[in-house]
Amino acid sequence: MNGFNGVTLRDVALRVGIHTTLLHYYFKDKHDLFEAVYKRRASVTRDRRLAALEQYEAEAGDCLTVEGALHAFLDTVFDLCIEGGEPWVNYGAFCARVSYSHEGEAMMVAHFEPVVLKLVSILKRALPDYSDEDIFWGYHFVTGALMNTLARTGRIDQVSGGICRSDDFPAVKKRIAKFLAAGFLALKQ
Amino acid sequence: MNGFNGVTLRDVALRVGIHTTLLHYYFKDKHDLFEAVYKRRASVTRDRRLAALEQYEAEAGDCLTVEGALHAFLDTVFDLCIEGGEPWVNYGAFCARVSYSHEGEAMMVAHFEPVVLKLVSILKRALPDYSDEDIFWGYHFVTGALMNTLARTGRIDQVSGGICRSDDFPAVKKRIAKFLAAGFLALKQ
DNA sequence: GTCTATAGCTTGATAGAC
DNA sequence: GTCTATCAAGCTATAGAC
Repeated sequence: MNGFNGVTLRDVALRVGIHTTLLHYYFKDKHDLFEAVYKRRASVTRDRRLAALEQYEAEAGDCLTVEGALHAFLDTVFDLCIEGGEPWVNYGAFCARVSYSHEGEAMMVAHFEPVVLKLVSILKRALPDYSDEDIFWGYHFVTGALMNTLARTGRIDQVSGGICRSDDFPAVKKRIAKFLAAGFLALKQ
Repeated sequence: MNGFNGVTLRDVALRVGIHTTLLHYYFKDKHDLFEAVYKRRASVTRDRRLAALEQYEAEAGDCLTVEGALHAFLDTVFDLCIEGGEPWVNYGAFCARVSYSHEGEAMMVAHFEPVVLKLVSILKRALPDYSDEDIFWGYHFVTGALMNTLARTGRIDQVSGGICRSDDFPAVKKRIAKFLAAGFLALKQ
């Protein structure tokens, strides 16, 4: 059905068009292959997102806003999905599912820690009178909206009767930063 | 590790303290057991949430607000987790993971459709000049924040260095409706 | 590097005694 | 209803020819 145990090495080999045993030749075991798949693209996303956040921080100077920070944090991800095509879209769905397992969550933290910390540091500067707790719970809601988008479950398609489509990343990109930034600003009211 | 294929019937039988074959006696097969686990509590949550939304609609009259609707939609879930203890907390985590699989997404729609439709109808009345698209994308962000909370991955614990805890449902309940309602209101600006 | 062959184990599920 | 015994199938992984 799904998940690490829902896909066999035979499935993978068949899809890739190679012999099953070759997977064992190139990777130590199934778990090693899994991690390799995760890591390869993780470094690309991480570097781009970190660069976007640093660029925003440099350009905005002392006029940092929550919405600006969220644009830098989120838009890079959606741009990768929009411009990178199927591989990156699938990788997003992969990450979203990984993030919902305890083991996967550790992988997420391990690889994206610097990106998150940079975002949080900008948010704190943009919201100097906010408690750490409010900042982090706000970040928690950001992750939820992001992951639910990347997961591309098709739920919004069904619920909306086709008005919204799970793979319409431009539609999400247009709304998400504005939506979440307003949420942050409302926490202190 | 996780998911439908990550748990064996032997695991379940051992945890419950019965013999493996009894699972086959009481349920048609593994999938049937899975659905039974899902359905039993789903009806309880669905009825409570629907009742909460209908009560809010009746009490608010013509003064419907987004935040009021979201409180009715969300608070019932968190109250179940807070008052229902471990079984309901675990069930929340179960649902969050189920919702991220395509097959599970269909189950979610099948069981919670009336709740979602009721929320959407109230939101439309509270935001009469909004497009369906904006309403549904807003709902999409709501689901993300909710599911990420129920999933209880422990990520926010790590990222915040212990300042926030994944199982602190009261802390989420205090913030989530206000946060998301502000997001909705910002979409039209 | 790529294949065949196969080991060794776990899985979901059933038959049948009690 | 509950147990023992067991099956057929599928899994990851390895050994070894080429």
